[in-house]
Amino acid sequence: MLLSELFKALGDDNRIRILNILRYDELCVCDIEEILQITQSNASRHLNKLKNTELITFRKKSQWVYYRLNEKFINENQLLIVYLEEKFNKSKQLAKDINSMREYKEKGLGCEVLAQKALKI
Amino acid sequence: MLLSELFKALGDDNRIRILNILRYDELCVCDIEEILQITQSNASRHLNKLKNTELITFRKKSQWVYYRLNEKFINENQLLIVYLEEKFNKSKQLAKDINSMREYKEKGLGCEVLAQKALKI
DNA sequence: ATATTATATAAACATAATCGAATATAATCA
DNA sequence: TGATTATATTCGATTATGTTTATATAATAT
Repeated sequence: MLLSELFKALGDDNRIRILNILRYDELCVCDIEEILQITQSNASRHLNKLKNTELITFRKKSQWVYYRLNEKFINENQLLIVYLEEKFNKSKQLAKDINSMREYKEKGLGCEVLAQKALKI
Repeated sequence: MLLSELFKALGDDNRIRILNILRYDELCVCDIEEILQITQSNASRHLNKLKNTELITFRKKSQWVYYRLNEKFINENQLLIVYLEEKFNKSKQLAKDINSMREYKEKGLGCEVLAQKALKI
């Protein structure tokens, strides 16, 4: 893959925000929509782009699709990953997204969690 | 500066090629045109974008404008720089540009060199 | 002064990227 | 089966980006 293509994939604020919150755990599309407050189609599209550049991978679990950082990419691009982590950690805007994610999870708002609860009612 | 803006600047093949050849020495616009075989306005535009993101700086010397990697950026983004160097070194396409640059310099084709010679005739 | 040279910028065009809304698909649930 | 939910994809509008040609600017040379 061309280096410029990798940087194109990183050259979008929404995709940076997605990568930032995926650092800690895998997330499904609707989680990402909610946490970042972006539309479903937009989330899906950006995830697709990140997947095509092999920055992330996914697994399907019933109706959900969970995306996570690609271990292979991480291993093969460690310097870049460490650089990104440093930059992510310094960004106040990205820290807000992390907080949103924490709240979201603490409140048990995850798509799958809510679906389980709905079943029990 | 936003991280995504930095990556946007890196997300173009011509700009990657410019950064690659600037690793070794400063170059003026017409040198870059010749080495990379791109048009004058295109070279100038890409250099302007790299300058705006503070990846490169310039100095004027009579009618020429010499561009070089920004020392400040290098110092403040060492991990990224080392990552880029590794990737640049692995790219066959970018190696061709380096060879073109070597030939260009060995043959004394630099803008300023030619201008000096022209004066002596 | 005039011509030449290097660079930047403007104008015009083509291509690509982003977005929201709507639709399609596939899985699950009742 | 029919309804619901999660995700992907298409459509159309908008904006951004990259490219070439032409022009403007600024320095130098004659």
